[in-house]
Amino acid sequence: MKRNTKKRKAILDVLKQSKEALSAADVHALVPEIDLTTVYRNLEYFTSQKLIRKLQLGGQEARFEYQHEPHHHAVCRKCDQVIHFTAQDEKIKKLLELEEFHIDELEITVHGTCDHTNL
Amino acid sequence: MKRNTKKRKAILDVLKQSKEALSAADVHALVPEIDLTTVYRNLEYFTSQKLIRKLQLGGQEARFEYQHEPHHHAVCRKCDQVIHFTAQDEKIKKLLELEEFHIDELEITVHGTCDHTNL
DNA sequence: TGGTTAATGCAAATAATTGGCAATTGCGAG
DNA sequence: CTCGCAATTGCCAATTATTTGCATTAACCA
Repeated sequence: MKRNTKKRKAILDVLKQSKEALSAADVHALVPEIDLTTVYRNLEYFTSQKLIRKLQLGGQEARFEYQHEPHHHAVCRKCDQVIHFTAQDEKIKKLLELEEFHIDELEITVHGTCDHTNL
Repeated sequence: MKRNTKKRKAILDVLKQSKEALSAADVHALVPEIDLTTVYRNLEYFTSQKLIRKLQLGGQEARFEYQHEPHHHAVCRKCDQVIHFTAQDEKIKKLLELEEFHIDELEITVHGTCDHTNL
């Protein structure tokens, strides 16, 4: 039986309020009173519950973000900034010539340069 | 000035001949006479030269694959198999509502279940 | 209120990757 | 063809990210 602890809630709140995806270390820095191990455990837990998404966006560490609305990620290879964007997912799914595979989740990552840093 | 060593070539050959993306450890297992550190260094080198692609497909370790033709990845969450597929990239790029970003590379990862293991 | 059981903290273990440095080797100059 | 220097490699230790074991604490239902 799962329990509703205040630490668990605090970790989820941190992600809810963050604009960007955070690493476990980031979360721990924001709530230092919660042990890093506990942060990891809860991040995995929330991921399994699909309350948050776990992302591997380049760096070596995983990052986690609260599921506000579904969206995709554009990673700027110059400034490493991650931009969120939406797309017509259903239309795209149809364009994918994918046989013998059932798509649960469309996750698009594009790499390029954002105009800001594009000198 | 870069040099053409036989170990460097051996590492690239391993990737060229592999159907799947390999981790550094995988490569090292296939050419055990080459030190793992050297494997890492060359994989990074080839990646910077865009001869291979570095992927983070879920697991904790990076995987590398030779750039045969451009393609995308479908990861089965049941059997962890990675299926390659192609798509009409230009059409999809237009569907992405991406402002202020120049797409160099479209990289689509879909998560779902492949029919084989879909009991 | 109390007990059971999940959740937490702490320390130590793994796993993946990186860095330092001395020994080796490729390759162009002579 | 040989020499010499810089690139490359191996080995070992250091980081970094994440996980595991276990004793302690705290949630939640009877």
